[in-house]
Amino acid sequence: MPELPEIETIKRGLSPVLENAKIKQITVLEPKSFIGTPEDFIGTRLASIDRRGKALLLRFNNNQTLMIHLRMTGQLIFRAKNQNIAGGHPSDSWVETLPNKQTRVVIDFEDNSQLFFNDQRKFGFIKAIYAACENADSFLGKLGPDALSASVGKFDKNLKKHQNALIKATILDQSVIAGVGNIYADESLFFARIHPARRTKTLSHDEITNLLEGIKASMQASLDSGGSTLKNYVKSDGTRGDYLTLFAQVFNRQGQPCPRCAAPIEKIRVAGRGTHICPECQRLQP
DNA sequence: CTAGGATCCTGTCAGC
DNA sequence: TGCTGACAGGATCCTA
Repeated sequence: MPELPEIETIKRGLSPVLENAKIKQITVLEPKSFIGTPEDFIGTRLASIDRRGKALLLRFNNNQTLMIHLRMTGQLIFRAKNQNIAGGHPSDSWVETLPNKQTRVVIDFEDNSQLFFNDQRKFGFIKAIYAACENADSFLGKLGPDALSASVGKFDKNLKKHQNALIKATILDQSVIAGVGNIYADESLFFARIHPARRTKTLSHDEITNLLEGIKASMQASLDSGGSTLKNYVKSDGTRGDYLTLFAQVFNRQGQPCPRCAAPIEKIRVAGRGTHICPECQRLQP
């Protein structure tokens, strides 16, 4: 689930508490979840936190960066004496005792605070990269413009490289625009009233402009609601759990009335992904 | 080069 | 209750 707004929320949450933090130890519980040499980071201090698309970048003063990608089910949970900051894939791990069964990496800091990297499906990872080589990284090097700041011109130019692909598949391509996942793909296409199975080449310039606006608007709505964070996650004892209800118009709302025209939202399959549309607002034939 | 499907892994849920 | 298959919010690898 973690897409750009979720990663941005984690960045904002961790930045103040990890400022200048010094690493005491890194414990790798699942080898495939950490790429690099953990020992290189012992005794180093955090210099800055950055985000590119869905990747979180923790830069340390040893000239290396820990790139964290949560993929489908990754979570980052920070625990200090009186603090619990959690983000990423929502689950009870946010409030449980850690480490648990899904904990893959633990970073211990000098002040005894801890950062847990949890990941049920092991698709996510932490990767050490030399700062000077970030742009040569196979993932970072290919990223398109960040979704929050992309210009229409650049977006349009990148869309043109995938004329025959379905528009939904195209905006999920991180080299076209960085940070869009299945949720914001559906939300933005609904915003712009574009059927996800249309070919990219059939979109008018106005539709492309609206689509980019929809991407930014839905992401901003998620950021404003706190993304997926502890603030809107209660669970465990009752109430809440689904942060999507805070901002999603169509995602996971199949059967519910479209907020614009009240037609029932449908769930279909496009480009191999579960896809939510309003059949009235989003027509295949324009 | 692009487009589309299989694949990594674990857990949950619907249906029988 | 237990089994089976479908599916899950990402990205890459392989094939055509």
